[in-house]
Amino acid sequence: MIHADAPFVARLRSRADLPEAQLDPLGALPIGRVSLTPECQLVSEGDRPRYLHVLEQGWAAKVKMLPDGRRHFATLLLPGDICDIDGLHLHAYDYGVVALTRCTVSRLDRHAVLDLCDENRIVAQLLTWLAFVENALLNQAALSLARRSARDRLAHLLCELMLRLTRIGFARVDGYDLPLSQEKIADALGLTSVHINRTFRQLRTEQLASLSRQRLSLLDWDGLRRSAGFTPDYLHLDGMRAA
Amino acid sequence: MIHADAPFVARLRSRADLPEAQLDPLGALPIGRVSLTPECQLVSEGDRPRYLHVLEQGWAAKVKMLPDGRRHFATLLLPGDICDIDGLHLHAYDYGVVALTRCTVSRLDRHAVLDLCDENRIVAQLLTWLAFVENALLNQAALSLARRSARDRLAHLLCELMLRLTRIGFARVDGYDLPLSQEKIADALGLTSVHINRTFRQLRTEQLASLSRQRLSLLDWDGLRRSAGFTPDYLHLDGMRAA
DNA sequence: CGAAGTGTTGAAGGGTTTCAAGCATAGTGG
DNA sequence: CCACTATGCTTGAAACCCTTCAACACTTCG
Repeated sequence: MIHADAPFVARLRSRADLPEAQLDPLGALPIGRVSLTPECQLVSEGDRPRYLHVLEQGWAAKVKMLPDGRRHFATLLLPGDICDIDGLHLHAYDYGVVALTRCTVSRLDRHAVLDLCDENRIVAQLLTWLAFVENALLNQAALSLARRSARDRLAHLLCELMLRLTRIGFARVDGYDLPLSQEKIADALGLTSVHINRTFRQLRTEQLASLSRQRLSLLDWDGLRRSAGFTPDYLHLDGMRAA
Repeated sequence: MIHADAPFVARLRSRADLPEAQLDPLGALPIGRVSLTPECQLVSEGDRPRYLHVLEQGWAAKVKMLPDGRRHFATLLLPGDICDIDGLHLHAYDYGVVALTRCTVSRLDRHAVLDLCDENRIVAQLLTWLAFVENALLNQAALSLARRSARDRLAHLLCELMLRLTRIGFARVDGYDLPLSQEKIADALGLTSVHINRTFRQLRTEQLASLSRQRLSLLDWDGLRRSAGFTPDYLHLDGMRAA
C-alpha cells in the first residue's frame, strides 16, 4: 500500500479540484520499493517498461546520453514526481532515469496502473495531467537552452526549483538544500561545471543567491526572479492547493 | 466531418495495433476550418483553450517568446500533427502556435473531444500516445540544444524531418521541400540565421545535404545520419504502419 | 592520514554571435 | 516589361561567451 502521506499521493491530493476519495484506488495498488545510490540507473534507454516508478525520497533525473559520453538531464525529478510516466504507453524508454542522490522509489506494476486507468477516469485524467505539466517544464527548459545566457539559465532554474520544492515542503523563504554537484547542475543546463562555478560566483557578486555546502541561499528572491525573467505560469500551480 | 484521407486521420489510422473502425467516432465530430498566413498566430500564450487544433496543410510551430523578442520553436508541426493537445487538460496555454507557411487547420470543440475520450477508451489512449511521442521529440531536441554543436544539431534536425515527412508522404529518397527561411530554422535550433547559413554551407561542402530554393537535397543520407548520431528510436515509429 | 571527489581560479582557444555590407530573388506597380 | 522594393541569402571581421586544459585547494570518507 502507498502510505497516505507519501510524497506521491500528497502531490496528487493537492489538485484542488479533486475529491479526496477519488484517489483511494491508487493508494490501494500493491507496491514495491527500490533504494538507489548516486549515479545508479533506475531504468535505461531501450528498456521495455514494466513498472511505473514514483520518486519518494531524494533527487533523480531523466538522462539522455551522447555516444561520446556527454549527457543531458532532460528533467530533474523531485520527491513526488513520476519518473517514467510515458512508459505506460510507449514500447521502450528513450531516456534513462538516474539517481542524483541516495533515493527511494516506489514501483507500481505497469499493467495494474493501466487497468486502474481503464476503470477509473479520474486517475487516468490525473496521470495525463501530470504528463502535460512535465511537458510544460520541458518546454521551458528548452527555451532556456536555446535562448538564455548561462547566467539567466542558472537563475531561472534556481527559481523553478524554489517553487517546486516549496510545493512539497522542502524549501524555506531563505533558500533550500541543493544536493547536486556543480557538474550535475551543468548536465541539467547544458553547460560545463567550470562555467557553473563562475556563474554561481556572479550570482553571489550580484547579491542574488549563493551556494555553499549543498545549501542554496536566496539573498534576494525578487531580484533573482526579475533578472531571470521567471514567471511561474508554466508550472501550472493554479490547479494546486498551497503546500 | 473530418475527411477520411485528411492527414490527421491518416496518421492516427497508421497505428498498426488499432482496428480501423475504432477511429470512426473521431471522424464524426463536427469540425471547423481555419486558414493562416505565415507568422499568423493560431493561439497565444495565456489563452484559455477552447478547441483542439489539428494541422492539415502547411508547417507551423509551438513558439515560446522571451521579453526581448527573441523566440524559440519548441516543436515543428507538420500536417497531421495536433497543435495543442495539452490544451485538453491545462487551463491556459504556456506557448503560442504560429504558422510558418500558409496553412489550414481543423478545429474540434475541446469539450466534444473530452466527452469522446470519456466514452471511447481507444481514442483517449491514442491521444495520450500522441502526446508522449511529441514529448519524446522534445526530449531529443533538448539534448541537441544542450550538447550538440550547431552542425550536428542541424544535421540531426534534417534527419528527423526526413523521417517525419516520409511518414506522411511528403519526402522522396533524394530529399524534401523545406519551406522555412533560415531565420525560422534558426529559431527551431537556438542559433542565429547567419550561423545556420554557414552551417548549411558546411554540410554542402561535406557533400551530405544542400538547401536551395526551399528544397533540401539529401546528397548522402547514410553519411548524414551517421555524422549526426541520428537514431530514429525516439520517433516511436515502431507502432506505425509504413507510409 | 591518505585518497578521491568536488570546488576554485587562470589562461588560452574555439564556436557562435553581432554588426555590416553586398547580392540574389520574388513580388509589385507603373 | 522594367524599375523598384522588400525580403531573404551570403560573406567578412570583430567581439563575446563559453569551453578546454591545467593546477591547486578544500572537503569528505574510508
